[in-house]
Amino acid sequence: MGTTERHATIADVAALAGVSVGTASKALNGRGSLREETRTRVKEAARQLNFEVNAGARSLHSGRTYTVGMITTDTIGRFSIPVLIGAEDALGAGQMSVFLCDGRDDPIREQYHVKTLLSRRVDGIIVTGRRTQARAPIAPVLPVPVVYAFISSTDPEDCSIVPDEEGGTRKAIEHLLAVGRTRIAHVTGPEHHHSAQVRAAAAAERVAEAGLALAAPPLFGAWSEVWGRQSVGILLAGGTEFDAIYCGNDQIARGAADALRAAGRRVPEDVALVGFDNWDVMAESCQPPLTSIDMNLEGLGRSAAEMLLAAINGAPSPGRHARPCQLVVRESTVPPHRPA
Amino acid sequence: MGTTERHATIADVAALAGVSVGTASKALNGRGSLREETRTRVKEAARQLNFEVNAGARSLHSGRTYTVGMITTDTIGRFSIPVLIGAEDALGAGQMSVFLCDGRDDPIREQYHVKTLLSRRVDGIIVTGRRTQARAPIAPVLPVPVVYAFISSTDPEDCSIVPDEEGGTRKAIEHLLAVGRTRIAHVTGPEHHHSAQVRAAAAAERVAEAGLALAAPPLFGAWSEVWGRQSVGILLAGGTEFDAIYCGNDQIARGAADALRAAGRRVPEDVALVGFDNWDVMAESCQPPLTSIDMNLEGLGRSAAEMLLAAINGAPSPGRHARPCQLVVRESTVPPHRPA
DNA sequence: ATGAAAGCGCTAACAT
DNA sequence: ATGTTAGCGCTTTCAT
Repeated sequence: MGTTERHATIADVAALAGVSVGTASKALNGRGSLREETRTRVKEAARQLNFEVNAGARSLHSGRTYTVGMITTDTIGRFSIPVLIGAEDALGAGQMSVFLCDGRDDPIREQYHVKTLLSRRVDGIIVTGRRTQARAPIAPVLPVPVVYAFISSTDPEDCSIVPDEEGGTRKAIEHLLAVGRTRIAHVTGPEHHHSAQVRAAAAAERVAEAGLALAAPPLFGAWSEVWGRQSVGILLAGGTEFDAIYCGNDQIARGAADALRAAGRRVPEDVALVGFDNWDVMAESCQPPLTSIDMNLEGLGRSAAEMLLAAINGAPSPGRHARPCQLVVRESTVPPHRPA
Repeated sequence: MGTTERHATIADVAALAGVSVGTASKALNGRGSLREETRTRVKEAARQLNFEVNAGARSLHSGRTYTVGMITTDTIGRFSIPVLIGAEDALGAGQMSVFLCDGRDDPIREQYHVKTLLSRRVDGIIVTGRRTQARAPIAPVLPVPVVYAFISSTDPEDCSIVPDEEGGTRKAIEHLLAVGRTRIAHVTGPEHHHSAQVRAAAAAERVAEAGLALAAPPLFGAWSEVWGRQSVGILLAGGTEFDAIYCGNDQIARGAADALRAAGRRVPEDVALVGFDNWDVMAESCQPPLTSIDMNLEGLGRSAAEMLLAAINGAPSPGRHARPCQLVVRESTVPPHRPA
């Protein structure tokens, strides 16, 4: 294979079909009034030459490129992928293509990407990242609309689509209460991490609303299995009585499951476990499989793309838009064959 | 923020600077001979107007878009991401942007993407996917060069960059032999899966070269932790004597580690474990941390991008190019504080 | 129903 | 050193 065949131009097609370029253009785009015979003759010529219209040249006219840029604040990872897939999906349906730019947590690199995207005259930009924490806008003012997905902008006028982590947390706690747990502990990521803060606060709040308190102050650590295991050690050593742990993410939950089993506590009979992220690989191979909160990242991406398209078409939706999370129940809270 | 400021054209810049467009173009591109004063005046005008050259219009002239397409055969996932990142990295350095297209295992969708990319006049295309198995070329003949990364093309004339899975497997076995293991079992993914076949065959071969045989016929199953656990049950129940398991991927290895521990076998003292993929999240939180084979996917992506750039510049490298895998030693084969 | 011509934003060859 | 002009591939009036 490799490089063969030159790109055919519409002039080539017109010549082959024996018409003018104007006519060829009309024929191919279904515009103007042409004899049916001419239309098919042109189309046949185009087919024969493998003609694909030069989108760049066309954009020169239309002012639109049917192209959007997607910038990751940090790096392309576990959280940005689903967002990316969702966006790609929604945009592809609208015949748009996506330029992917990896920011790598480097503001210079990011600015470079913004410049490049503008130079390529993208119709709009989606910004995403690994964390939900708000970030500074990618530029004070831009000639195209911007939508932040998952991550959000510190400017409240910017359009941001974010998961409702507080609502998700409430669902997790409500589920634990529903399966009869009253002594709920909370183990999560770094104290300075936005998601850790939000989830911890929401958990405490929801538990309080039920007239209860967390079994122990939230344990902040790392987003890792190792920390999940350690935290159980801490809880047990501290003499905390608990019949459930709401974990900040699935890895922590999984570490906790392993440590609990090693300590002779049964999951979910003695201790029920809820994770966060609903990361299939983790949740499903956990022993037992893990109940978790799903942020519906793909939906977030799709939503962001749709709002960007709307903004491109002149109907922006400024502001922060929170999308609901979903509880996915597995055996770490409800034993098999004995649904709650 | 949002939509403000129109895109400035070079004519706008020229007008503001009080020169002709030709002069403005030269000033901005550092061509021709201009008075330094003029050059700076034009640049200042461009800066003031936030001018970004219209890349599409420029391409009309140069015939190049400095843009490449990246198509995933299946879906954007754990294997394609690093490839993507590597490619993005290498291409970004060359001022090129990447169009990302998600194939979703759908040939129609894929063809649509190919058409779109050609229409956008990408300078080249990178094809990648989740499996190393060779696939049919994306098109019999194309006006731009194509490079397959990770996945390969069935056409031996196509340029494909693939990991040397056989070599990686040999490294794994050699490492196990080096730490004194002689009864090596092999547990891997589905029998019909290309990687499973290649790795199983290479393992058997390398063991044979050492004058040994596998402790049992390879166990084919799924690429999952669940299967990793089950397989240990099978080995133990079958009375197989083994002091090592070479696993087809990290998830299987991790499942095996858990099952071995549950069965009272120590890792690595009684049974040494080697995985494949070196998936950090899995390998590092495994108990004990997992020795694994790394395919260097990012390097693969970078390499593919470089070869694509070379091909675009007229120096193609047809054929299948295998890249070495690397052994990453952790405690599942070598106990801490007692390096081999 | 079809063709001719202008113009989208830019570059490069050619004048001045 | 700077300006003028043609033309890249395409769409779209406006003639015919």
